[in-house]
Amino acid sequence: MGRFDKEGLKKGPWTPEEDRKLLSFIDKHGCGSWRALPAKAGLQRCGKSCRLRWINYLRPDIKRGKFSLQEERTIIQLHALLGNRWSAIAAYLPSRTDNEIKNYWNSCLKKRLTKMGIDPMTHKPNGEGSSKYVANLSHMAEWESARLEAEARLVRKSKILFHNNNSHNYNINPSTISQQLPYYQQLPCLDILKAWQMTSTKLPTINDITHAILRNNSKNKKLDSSIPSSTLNSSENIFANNAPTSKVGDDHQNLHNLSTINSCFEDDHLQTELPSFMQEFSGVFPEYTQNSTNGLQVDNIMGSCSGDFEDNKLLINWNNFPNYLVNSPIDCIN
DNA sequence: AACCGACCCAACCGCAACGGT
DNA sequence: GACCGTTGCGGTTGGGTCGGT
Repeated sequence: MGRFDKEGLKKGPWTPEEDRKLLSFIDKHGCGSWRALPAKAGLQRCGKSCRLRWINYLRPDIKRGKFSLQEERTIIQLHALLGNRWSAIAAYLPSRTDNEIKNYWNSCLKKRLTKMGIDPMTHKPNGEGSSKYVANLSHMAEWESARLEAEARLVRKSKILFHNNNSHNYNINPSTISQQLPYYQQLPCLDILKAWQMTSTKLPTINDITHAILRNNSKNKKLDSSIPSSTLNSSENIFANNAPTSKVGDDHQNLHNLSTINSCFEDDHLQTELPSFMQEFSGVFPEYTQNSTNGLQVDNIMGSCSGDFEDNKLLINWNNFPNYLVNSPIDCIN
C-alpha cells in the first residue's frame, strides 16, 4: 500500500498510525526541524510531507467542517483586496488553513461568483445583467487595496525608523518621514512594533497600532530604547483587555466594535488631534450580504471611527467597521 | 448494478523567500 | 554578496465520493 519515491520515502495519504506517530512526537518534542523530524518520529516520510500534514490537518487549533456565512463573506472580501494570497487571507481566519480556504474558493466560491456574473479574479462584473452594487466593487477594492498598502508602508517606515534609531532613542525626526504621509502615518508607533518583533510572530492589527500610536503620542516623545519586561507585560495586558468586542447578533452586518484603552490620556495635544486621526480610519467598505432570491449581493457600508475620553479612558468606537478590518493583521513587508 | 462525469480536498510539486555562514 | 539548507506559499494533481443516467 502507498507510493514511495526513489529515496524510499512514503507518499500519498497518511494512515492513522502515521498520524499518531507524528502527533505523539510533536506533542513531546515540538516541531523543531522538519527535516530531522521524520527519522526521530519513526516515519518514512519527508519533512515537507510531515509539515504539511501537521499544518493542514493535525494541528489542534484547526476548525473543520462547513464554512459559515460570515467566513464566506470574509473570504470573498479579502480575495477582492488581496487576490490569491491564501496565507494572508488565512491569517484573518485563524482556525482555517490556507489550503482549506484555497480549496473552498476554487471549488465553491469562485463558481458562485461566476454564476452571479462576477469575474472571480477581478471581482468585476462580467456583463450588463450584473447588479449595480457590483459595479462599485472594483473601485472599492482599489480603494481598500490602497489603504492596506498605506498601512503596510506605515509598518515598513516604522521598522526602518526603528532600525535607524535602534539603541539610541525613539525620537522621530520629522525630516526622515515623507511629508506626503497622512497625519496618522507620521505618528511614531515604534515600541509596539519592537515589542512584536521581540516577543511574537503575531502581526499587529490596526487596532493594536492605533493603541500604540496613541500611547506613544501621549508620552513625552522620549522613550527608553530597551523595552523593559514590565512595559511589555503592560502592552500585552492592554491589548488583551481591548480586543474589539463584536456585538454581531446574527448574520447581518451591524458591527459596532468598541475598544477601551485603560490608560491615562491627559495630553491636551492628543485630544486636539484625535478627530483628524479618527477621520483617517473612516471610509466606505464593500460588504457582501446574503439575499434569499439573488444569492450574494454587494452593498456599500460606511465605516466610521470615533473616540471619546471618559475618566481617563479612551473609548474608540469602530462604527460599522467590518471585522476583517478591525481585527485584521497588517502585512509587515520588508 | 454499472458506468460516467462532476466535485471535493488531501497531498504533492516547484519555486520563492528566508536565515545562517 | 554568494552560497546553501530550510521553510513557506500557491498552483496543480490524483483519488475517493456522490449523484445522475
